[in-house]
Amino acid sequence: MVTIHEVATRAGVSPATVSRFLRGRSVRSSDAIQAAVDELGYWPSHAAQSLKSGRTDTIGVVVPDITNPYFAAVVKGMESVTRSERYRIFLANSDESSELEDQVLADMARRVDGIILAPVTEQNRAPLNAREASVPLVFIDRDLVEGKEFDAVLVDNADGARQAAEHLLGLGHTRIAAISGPQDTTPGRRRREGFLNALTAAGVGIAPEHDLIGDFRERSGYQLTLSLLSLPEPPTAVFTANNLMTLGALKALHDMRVDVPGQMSLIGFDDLDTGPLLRPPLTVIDRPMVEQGVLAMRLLLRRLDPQYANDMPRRVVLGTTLVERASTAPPGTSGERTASPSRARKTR
Amino acid sequence: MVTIHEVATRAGVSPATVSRFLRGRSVRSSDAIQAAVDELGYWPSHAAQSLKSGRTDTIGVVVPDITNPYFAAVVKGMESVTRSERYRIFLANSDESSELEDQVLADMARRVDGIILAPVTEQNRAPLNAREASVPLVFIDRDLVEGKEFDAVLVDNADGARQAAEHLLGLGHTRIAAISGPQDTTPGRRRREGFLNALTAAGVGIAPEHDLIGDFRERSGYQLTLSLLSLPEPPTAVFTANNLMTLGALKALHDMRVDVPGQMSLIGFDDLDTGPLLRPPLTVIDRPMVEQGVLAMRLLLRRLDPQYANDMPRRVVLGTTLVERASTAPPGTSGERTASPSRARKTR
DNA sequence: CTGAAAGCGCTTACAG
DNA sequence: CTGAAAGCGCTTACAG
Repeated sequence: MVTIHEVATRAGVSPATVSRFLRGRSVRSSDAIQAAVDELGYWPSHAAQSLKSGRTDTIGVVVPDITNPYFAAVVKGMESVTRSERYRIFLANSDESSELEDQVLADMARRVDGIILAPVTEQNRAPLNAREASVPLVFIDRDLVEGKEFDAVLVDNADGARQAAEHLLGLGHTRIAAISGPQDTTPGRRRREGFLNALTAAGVGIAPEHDLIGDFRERSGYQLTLSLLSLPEPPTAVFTANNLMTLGALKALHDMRVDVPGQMSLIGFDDLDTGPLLRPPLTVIDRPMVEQGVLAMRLLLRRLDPQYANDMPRRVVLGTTLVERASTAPPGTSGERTASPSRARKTR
Repeated sequence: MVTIHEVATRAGVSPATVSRFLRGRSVRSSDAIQAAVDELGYWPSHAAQSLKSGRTDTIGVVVPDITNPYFAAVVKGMESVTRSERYRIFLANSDESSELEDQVLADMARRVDGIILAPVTEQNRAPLNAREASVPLVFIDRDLVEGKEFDAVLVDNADGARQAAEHLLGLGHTRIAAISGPQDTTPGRRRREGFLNALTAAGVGIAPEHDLIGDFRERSGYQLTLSLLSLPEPPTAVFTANNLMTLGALKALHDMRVDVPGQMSLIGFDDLDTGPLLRPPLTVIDRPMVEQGVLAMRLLLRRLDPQYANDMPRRVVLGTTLVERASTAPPGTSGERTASPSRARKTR
């Protein structure tokens, strides 16, 4: 391993001068130093730099599932911000496990300058340790019950779910089911609340056997949809509270040869890249994804700037959009319905 | 920041003893040390540990596009291996840019113990610098022309493309198009070669205007498909060389109201989670994804073990599988074809 | 089993 | 602008 000392010797200066040159300060023998760096293939030791400076130039990002296209898009947004900065992203997956999240955060707290976190549950207190370790923390997508003092980029989950409910109600559905996410997560709880409240407000309500809780994974969407279909009186419409469960529901409906939307309307939360290409094209509640990543990273970088480090927490809450495609229709609509992509339209 | 020195003082021992305790060696005052660690909330400085030990316990992973479900699945496979080990994964995106890849690798080389790389192009020599820096390197999905001396997990791209060609030929197509990936990447070049060779061997060949090169992104699949459709004599079948371009092609065909497979058969390379749910369900060449990540990580961890560090390079080449769904049919098949998911079958 | 000491590779006030 | 020196927080042979 080439050290700064070897570069200094070769260039005939002191290590201090090489260090200054590398950090952009003007020195007399810059040509000789540059030549030595090139010839030796010198690259500074990150560990030594960060031990000395106390900075890592790295942002930790912890998401519950990197294969979820929503989080992939969010991370892409973050990268678009750090690309032009000196920061790098250290991505970790908590795999929807609080235990793993604890480990990952504890480890990260000592090797990054700041953390962006989509917590596994609202209850987990571990993220607060990050604060004790004085590592700035920004929440994305999901919140923490005790986390109101942190920056956050969230979406109006309850209102999005309300839009979904009113869309189904507007089509005339009265036997409506919901497959919600875990009730100890912000989106799981708030989307269910928003959805049920809208049904109640309309005097429709929901049967207990139609009010199901999944785990945000495809498999649970699949299995809970099967359980709905096995009911003596299945619902005529179902709301799935995230993209992966929507996919699982659609698979179950396909496998059971249920006509969508003829026998069952399906509306999901979060759009998919393939949404318009599916059979049928999915009606969904959409929200900005890449933009959320951009916003979260900007909030964090701002907080890393000593000038703003002690500002009040900023909590950004974004709105959602109903994207009407062909997976929803009035109850009892006749079978084969061919929908063209151009039917899709957005309403606020 | 709590240091090992403060823990030592509180526990009434020397920093050396605390260090030994933390590294699992048996010490006399372990209870007092554990108590001090807990009370102070001590967590070791990663920078100091790694500066001293020369190890980072971190594996760098560089992929060209994290939003591509293939790479997301691959990374998931890698995580399943590291979870039980002491290693963490440092994920970076080269965004299909060699320039960015160079930067990322140079930076990583000093902060990880090993690197798994899906290189942007076959030509880029930068990854070889990693060797100079004596950081073990494993290739995944894509190779390097000068990279034969490294471990690698690849797929038989040419054979997979041959399967695709023979499937279309078997259905009776003779006007066949290919949308290939960049010709300076292994999968781009090899898939095109395998496909064209099979067409040539069958005496069918390909018209120059049907032999198109994309960039593995959805947008190029979309645009090149539009260009095929605007031809005086469009093909009756098209092969798209990766999942995102397949999606783009399908979107273009939808938007132009082209019946698939009635007017145009479509076969892609790499399956999608939504493959069976699309309109129509996609016929694809599939390959192991999660497994590739598992294998690559195992190869790397093995090489990190001094016992095996100097073994001959291992190059794992996996086979592909044709998954027949409903997006391919004999040319000129009548319009609306309804396919049920259960039609899907795999052939080797 | 334990402690004092050296040193990993840098950076940065300090003095010139 | 420059160099000598101290020190960031750990780990580990060394001697006991």
